[in-house]
Amino acid sequence: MTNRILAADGRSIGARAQVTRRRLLDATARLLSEVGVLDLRVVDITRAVGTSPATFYQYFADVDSAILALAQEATEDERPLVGFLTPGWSPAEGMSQARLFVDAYMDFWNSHHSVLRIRNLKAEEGDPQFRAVRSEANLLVIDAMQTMLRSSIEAGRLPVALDPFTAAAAMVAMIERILAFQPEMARRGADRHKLLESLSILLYRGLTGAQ
Amino acid sequence: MTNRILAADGRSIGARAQVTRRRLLDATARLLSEVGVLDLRVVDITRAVGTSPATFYQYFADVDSAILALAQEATEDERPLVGFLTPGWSPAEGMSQARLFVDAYMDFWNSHHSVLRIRNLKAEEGDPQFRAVRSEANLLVIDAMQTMLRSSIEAGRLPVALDPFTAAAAMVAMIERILAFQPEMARRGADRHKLLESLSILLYRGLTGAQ
DNA sequence: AACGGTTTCTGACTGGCCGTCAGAAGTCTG
DNA sequence: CAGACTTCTGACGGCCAGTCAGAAACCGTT
Repeated sequence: MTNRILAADGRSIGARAQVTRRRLLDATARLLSEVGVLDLRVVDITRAVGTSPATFYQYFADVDSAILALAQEATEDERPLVGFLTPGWSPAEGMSQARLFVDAYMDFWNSHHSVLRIRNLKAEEGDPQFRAVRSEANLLVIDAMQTMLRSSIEAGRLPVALDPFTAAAAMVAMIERILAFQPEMARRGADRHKLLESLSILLYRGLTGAQ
Repeated sequence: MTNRILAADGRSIGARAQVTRRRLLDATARLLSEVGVLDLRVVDITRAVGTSPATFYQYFADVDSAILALAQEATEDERPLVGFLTPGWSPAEGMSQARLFVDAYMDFWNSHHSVLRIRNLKAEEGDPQFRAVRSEANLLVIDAMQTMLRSSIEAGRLPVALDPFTAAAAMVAMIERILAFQPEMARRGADRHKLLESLSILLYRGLTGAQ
């Protein structure tokens, strides 16, 4: 497997350049969470790194493609989460496995939320590249949940009218979105523990059809 | 009740000005759905209306506050939806009431999604005004669902460990978010009808605890 | 229909960011 | 240390944000 890190014009780059690129990405992520996308300016990113705007454009065609790179990195961090989603969530073990998954998902979300927000926004606005990244990430989880749902439907614990793909997407949507409400939820008394517990119940019931 | 439409500096405005303001808002909404927030420029809005940038700033302090106004209008359109959420979703009638709600919600979302996306983004980025608007809108639905959930928990159909507020928020999150996936869902065979049906089942089961 | 006061609109401007390019600075190899 | 290659940057043209003074439109009064 060859080195896939490239400059904006497609040529591959050396060690020094990779360090610069990384620092630009890190600064982008930091500023994204500090000031938000709408106020994110290339000059600020390069100033934070101590370099010039022209340097930024050597590695990224524009700010969007830097964010896209960050979103791809986030997908890699999401990959291990599907390990918790096995069709064998038994009545005895299921709830604690649900908790493990939700807990890991909360960590994942918290460490990438400012990037994932933009990924989702751009995807919803129709950008094909961001759509692809979001789809890939979501399908990781959706596919695993779909398998669980199918076996629950077969076992008669969930109605056959429930489309497994849609239901899986709904579960993903629920978890992802509610974490975006977290700060307001906390203000209404729903702290991390309460959230974890309730989400785990909903997920456990939603995927297994258990009471 | 007096006329509450104001210019950016707070003075109240006449009929002609209100027409201009409205046209600016409409153009903002249209461009928002066409080009997305990140490429939304004040010049384009005013060009679309056939006026000058200076005019825009007479009515709105910046683009954000125009979008905020649009988000507030969206909240008004959401208000009637809670009418469908009554604690009496019986086994006989519940599913069809769930369908009515989901269907109405889908319409609501489709006609405001480009504005709601930004509302949510800005709220998640911590903007207090957008937070307030989003909270108000979400609490309309959350509060109604919470009441339904409480009576289901009391009746023993849902576990007492389930926090009604969190669960209600999760339901709202699920519906809202999955509609943002709609285009991709459609590509995987989940058309509006399938989505409506599956969401209704999930909502009915989730709120009533029914099988 | 002309006038004065008020509301609404806009031309013109400053300042700042974007994105590019030619060439400077740095690094590596033989 | 020379030459080739990689990386970085100063400087610039173009465009947009946001402001302000004054022009234009409107409205009620005589």
